[in-house]
Amino acid sequence: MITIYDLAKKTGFSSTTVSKALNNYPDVSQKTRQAILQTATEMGYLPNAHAQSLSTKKSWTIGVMFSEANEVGLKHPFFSAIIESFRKHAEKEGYDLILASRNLRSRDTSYLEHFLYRGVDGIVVISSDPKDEQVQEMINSNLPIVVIDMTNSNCSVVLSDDLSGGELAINYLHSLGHTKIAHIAGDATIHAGKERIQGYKKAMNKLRLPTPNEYLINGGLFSIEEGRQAMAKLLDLPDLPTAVFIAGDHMAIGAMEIAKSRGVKIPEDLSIIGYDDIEMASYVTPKLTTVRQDTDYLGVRAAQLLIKQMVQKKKIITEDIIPVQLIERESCGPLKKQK
Amino acid sequence: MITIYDLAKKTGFSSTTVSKALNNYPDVSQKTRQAILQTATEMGYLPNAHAQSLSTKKSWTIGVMFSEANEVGLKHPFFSAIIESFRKHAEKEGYDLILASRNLRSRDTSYLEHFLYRGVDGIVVISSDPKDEQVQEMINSNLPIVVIDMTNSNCSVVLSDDLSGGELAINYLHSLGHTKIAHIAGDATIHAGKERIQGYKKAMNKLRLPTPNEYLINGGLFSIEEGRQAMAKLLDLPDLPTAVFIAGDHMAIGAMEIAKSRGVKIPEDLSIIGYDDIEMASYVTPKLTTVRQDTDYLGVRAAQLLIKQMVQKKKIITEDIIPVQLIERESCGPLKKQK
DNA sequence: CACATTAACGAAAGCGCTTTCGATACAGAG
DNA sequence: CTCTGTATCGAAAGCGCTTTCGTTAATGTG
Repeated sequence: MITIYDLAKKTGFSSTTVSKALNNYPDVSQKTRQAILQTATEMGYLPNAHAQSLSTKKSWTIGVMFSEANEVGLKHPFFSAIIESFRKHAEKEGYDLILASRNLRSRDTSYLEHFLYRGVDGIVVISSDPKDEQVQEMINSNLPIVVIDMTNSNCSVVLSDDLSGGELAINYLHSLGHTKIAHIAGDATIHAGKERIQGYKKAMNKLRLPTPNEYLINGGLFSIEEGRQAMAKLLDLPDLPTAVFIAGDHMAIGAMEIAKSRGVKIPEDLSIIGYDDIEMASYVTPKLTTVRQDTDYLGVRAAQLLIKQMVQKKKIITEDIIPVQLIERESCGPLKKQK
Repeated sequence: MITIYDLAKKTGFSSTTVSKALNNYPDVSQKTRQAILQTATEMGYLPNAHAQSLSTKKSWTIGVMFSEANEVGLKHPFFSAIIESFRKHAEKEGYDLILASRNLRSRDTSYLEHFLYRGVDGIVVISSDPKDEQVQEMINSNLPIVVIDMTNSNCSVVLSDDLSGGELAINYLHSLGHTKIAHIAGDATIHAGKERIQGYKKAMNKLRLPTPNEYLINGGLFSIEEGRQAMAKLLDLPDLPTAVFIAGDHMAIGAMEIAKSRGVKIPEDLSIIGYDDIEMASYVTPKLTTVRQDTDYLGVRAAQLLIKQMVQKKKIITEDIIPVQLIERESCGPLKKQK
């Protein structure tokens, strides 16, 4: 490894001047700057991030944490899409992402401590669980932070406009003639779940449509399997709905599977609209009509917000609501004429 | 931030002794160790990773790089699954992952330089492109490295047994009675593409089945769209195959889409077997029969190999071939009786 | 020509930690 | 009682870099 001292020796200047030349300080002449830069590339000099961070107290890294509740981590298409977008934007600004865990070498600690140890400049967390203690702890620290997919009145959050998204879905279904509309919901302890339920209810009320309790089914944590179970429950009802709004694409896909297996045709017998617009939604049969979350924009928005806090060294408390969009495909159809 | 000097002052020992106590050196008495550890937790002491790395030349980080060829990065389900598995294993051993880019602050450099700058202890790269210069550069450096999904005779690689995978697919198809079997291949410049072609040919030859040129279609880089195009080409043939082995699930899904849209029934008219077993494979209609790559094991194996090199500070050149597995679902059926 | 500016550079301290090596004290050995 | 060995501790240098502040020389001003 070649250091600024090596450059100093080679060029005949002091390490101070070398450092300054490398960092564009004004008090070094053009000529010496050129000379130093030149031999730097000649000798293949690379700065040492650790030394730099130690000295400047800035590491140019951002810690990322996934809610571990759903145990899928990077594999979840929605999460990974957001992170990928976040990453691209953060990179442009010069930040690298570091994925840390709860355990520090053998000893286990909290995420916060781990990030503190790593000296990250900020944290991005993707979590839906508003009462995750790990997340709370980080929010209450004074590390710059942005959280995605949940609300919190103590930090910057960015999330989709799930209330409108719910309404959007219902209004669309209604525009197709449906009046008996059920909702397979995400757990109400989760913000996304709750908001979509609200959207459902709000739209239904505005349309003066009934929302019997049996039509509101808690699908839990958005998994395919839970979607299956929820749909099974729904299909056991004596009075079936003609359309159902499902709070997540994974659940919707599970639900469709069960529906089809029971001989109910989609969309002829039952219209289904999902939420998220994961890749798979375009390739199941029928193609899933859904409400798209703008993962790209969620990611860059989060990055912007975090970086802003880091540069102005000041916590920003805000809630960025990202619009969602209806994606019409094939899983919804007009209400069949009653015989 | 509280340092070992603070602990030293508080406990009355020197910073040296504090450091030793913290790091379990033998030459510090039980009593003082206890006292130091105690006040460390009392005062909320956390070590500073940068200082530690600077001093020890070990950062406990691993750099990860994705081939950028396919531009999907983390979003690709196959890649993200592997990384997730890698991550879990690496974490257990105390390593954090850092995702770096090609640009260092404004200036752009190579991945290698970026990782060198970051002082990672090792690199894991997931790339299919054997002639990616960035990857080559890293392999030729003396940073410990493991690469996933391609071969190289100069470093540790881990990849699926694609040759056997190809044979597996063909033999399965043959066992169903098929003899006219086509292959929509991945680009032969990519190892995975080439091996699967080899597997296809080898098995076909062994079975004494013909492999006309028209039956071997280059699907390119494994995308859904390329799958569509390849299948369209295939269906334009005068003499259609009754089964087709497709080198990737994404391509297979695109291919199925086109096939269905042209009225060819799967599996009645055409059997299709994919490769990878991404999540989506289980949820398209019909459910895709495929060859599963063991992403979990690919990940942990890569982690083990990399860590081994890091601890023994010695490059290991090896090729770890991970077995694949046939997953029977619904997209393959017995050969229809000829009329 | 005397003086105040400015430009260009370097010494040195400091960031938080590790690690070598020497110092001290006390035990037991002879 | 002297000597050797062991247990425990600390001084200090070093990791590679930044940044403050002082020094020197050159420039301009009147």
